Amino acid sequence: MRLFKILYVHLSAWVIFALMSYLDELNDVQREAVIHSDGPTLIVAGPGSGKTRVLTYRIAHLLNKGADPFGILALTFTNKASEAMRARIEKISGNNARSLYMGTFHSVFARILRVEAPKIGYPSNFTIYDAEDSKSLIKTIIKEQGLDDKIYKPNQVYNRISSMKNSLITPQAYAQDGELLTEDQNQRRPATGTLYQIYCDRCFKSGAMDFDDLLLNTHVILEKFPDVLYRYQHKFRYVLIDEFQDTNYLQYEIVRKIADVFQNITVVGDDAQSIYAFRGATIDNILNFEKDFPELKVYKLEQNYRSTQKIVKAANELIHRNKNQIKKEIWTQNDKGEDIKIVRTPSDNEEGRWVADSIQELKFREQYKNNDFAILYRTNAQSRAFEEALRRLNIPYKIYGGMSFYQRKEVKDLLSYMKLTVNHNDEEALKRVINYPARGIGQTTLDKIGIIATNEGKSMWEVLDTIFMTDFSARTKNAIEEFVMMIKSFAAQQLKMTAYDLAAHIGKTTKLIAELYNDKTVEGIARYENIQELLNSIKEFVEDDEVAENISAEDAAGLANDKTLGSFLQTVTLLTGDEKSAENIDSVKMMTIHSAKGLEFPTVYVVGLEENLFPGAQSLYSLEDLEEERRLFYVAITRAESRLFLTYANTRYKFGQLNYCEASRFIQEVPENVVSYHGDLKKPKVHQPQHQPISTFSRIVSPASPKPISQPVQSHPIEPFIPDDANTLQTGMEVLHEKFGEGKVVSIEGSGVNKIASIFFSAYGVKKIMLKFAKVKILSGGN
DNA sequence: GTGGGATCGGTTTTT
DNA sequence: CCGATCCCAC
Repeated sequence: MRLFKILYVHLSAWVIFALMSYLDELNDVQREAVIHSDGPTLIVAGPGSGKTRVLTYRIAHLLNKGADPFGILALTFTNKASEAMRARIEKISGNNARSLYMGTFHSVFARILRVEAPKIGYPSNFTIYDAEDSKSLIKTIIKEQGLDDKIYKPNQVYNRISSMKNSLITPQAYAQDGELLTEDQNQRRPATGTLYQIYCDRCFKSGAMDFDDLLLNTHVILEKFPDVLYRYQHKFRYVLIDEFQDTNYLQYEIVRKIADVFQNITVVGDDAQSIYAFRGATIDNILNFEKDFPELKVYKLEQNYRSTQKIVKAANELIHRNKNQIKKEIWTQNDKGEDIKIVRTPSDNEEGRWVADSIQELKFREQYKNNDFAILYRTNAQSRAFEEALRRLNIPYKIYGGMSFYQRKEVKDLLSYMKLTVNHNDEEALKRVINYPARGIGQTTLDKIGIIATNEGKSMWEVLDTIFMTDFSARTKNAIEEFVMMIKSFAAQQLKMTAYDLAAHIGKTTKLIAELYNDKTVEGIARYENIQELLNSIKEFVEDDEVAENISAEDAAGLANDKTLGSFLQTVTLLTGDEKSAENIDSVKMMTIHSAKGLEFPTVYVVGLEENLFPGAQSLYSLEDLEEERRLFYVAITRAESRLFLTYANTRYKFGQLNYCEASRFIQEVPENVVSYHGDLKKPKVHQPQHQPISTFSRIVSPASPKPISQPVQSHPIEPFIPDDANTLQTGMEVLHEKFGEGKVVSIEGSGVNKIASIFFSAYGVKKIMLKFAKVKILSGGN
């Protein structure tokens, strides 16, 4: 018997081993981390240390050892990361990979909530509000409450609500929290708590959850229903988390609860790459992790397989400047490599051209492919100059992030019809489409409906559905009834049609497609194509017929083989970019540094390295913020395998306004590197202060300034006139002068680039002149 | 209720 | 520059 057992163990070990040639690809620490048996595990992994590989192999290893794929919960932060991981696991372990509970926190919990949400009164067909929907709802509430949206900025209110949810502070708790209330008081926003409460109520009534709710409600259910918690604790025998340094309190609390029974929790992270503090991520989670799971086994992956020595050295020196860090040193056996190049260009446009030229040259000289290049920037808005330059050289490129396909107006419109079909109570979807295309249900009507809904405690849809009971005009009632009938007819066909047919049917019946088709402008055609593209993607979604068999209803919910419209909508709202679109075409990649995390490229350009842009102006006031920016820079440079360029521009447009920029402090922090300059440093002729006092302007003015137009001369500063190109510097006053002779500024209204100057000209009397960009427009006065 | 022109204000970063 | 909003004429 005993012999048998030994034999059996040996045999199965041998079989497993045969399947595991992949283990050969790992170094010792990596391998240990992969095969490490049960229990809590922390893998501290520097950039390029094979972190994703370890995580994927660990999962594959579990599967190969016979673990139930439905019992593995693997959480990532981006769809990109989870798809990449799934693909790699599939290669090793085959189809099982499709059954894993693997995805972003949001998508996995959304999937769980489809089943569990009814426990807290949500319908299982709840829709998901993206940030735009949420802000729009907040704005409506602010208006309804008679508050000023200049003081209660929807964006800020949204962020505050979001951070409350992520800290598990309920509206009730908020209302009793002295500290928070004082904060609001100080910011002149005493009603924030009320807004929070109403916002939650409204989402609930609309049967909608925002991004944070997907986490929050999961937590609420696990807390409130011990039986549910018990079920998931026993279901998920293994829990794995990627990019653990980016989890926030709420996310950590959920996984901590779930992993509490088996304690098989593996987290992978690197404090030096924590770049999401702004949405609540905290390094405390790592510290708490050690406390909450004392049995913890720690692995440190410090060998870098990605970059040259020079890059690794630069990264180390840079990150060591941070006070807040867990000391570690990455090292590499790779070649020494080339110098890191620092490049200054005269303007943002020339920065674009320089980078494009450089790519062109390297492609030619080193036989690189487009895929080998990435351009990384701090903000999405920076992509423009590079796009233009690359297009000029016919270099294909792909931009990740920014406005995603699914956030485009026309796409969201059609999606909103679908959302409304699935969940009639979705107020944001309703408001979006009820009068688009125009069907005579205008703002006034909508406002009234809103009021009735609030008064009677109904959703807007319920009011519409019983519109015959109201005293709207016959015309309005007809329009509304027709609309309601239409949506109901869509809903009735949900079960009879595939998601694709239904979507196409909706597009046709609502005349939305026709409306776009008739618009023959360039944008109109693009919009029409986007709708076609959307329909295509639904078709693809429907036809991707990989089916997992013999699974429970619970596991089926939201799985890849759920082809309902609702399932498509969920997938799509949790998608950020258009991840699906051809990864394989050979193109230069452009993205923010945030979305570059986890990726690597032979050649990387980190661009826009200017003070106030990177690090951003808002980050200069606290050490924490500055250090987060530095970690971001660390992430950026460690994406590079062999070539790294750091570029910055001497001048840059911002809202059409030309600004002079200085090199980022981070550039000085990169050691021993060649600096190459391109073009002349433009000595700012106009460098004078952004803020020139009015009196300076008055100097070019005729001597006898006639009197006095009643407006007092204000002491507002006026910005120097904006040249339309770095080369044509000419002040606005010079333009005006040429045109009208001499004059004097008597007052300035407006702000930003939309200044209006009332200027007196001897020949014409007072004129209002708009100083916008390089254009001068006479608005009033004279002839 | 609809559509056009004038006006105003805004840039981190992501699910 | 570009979207949201306000105001005014149909």
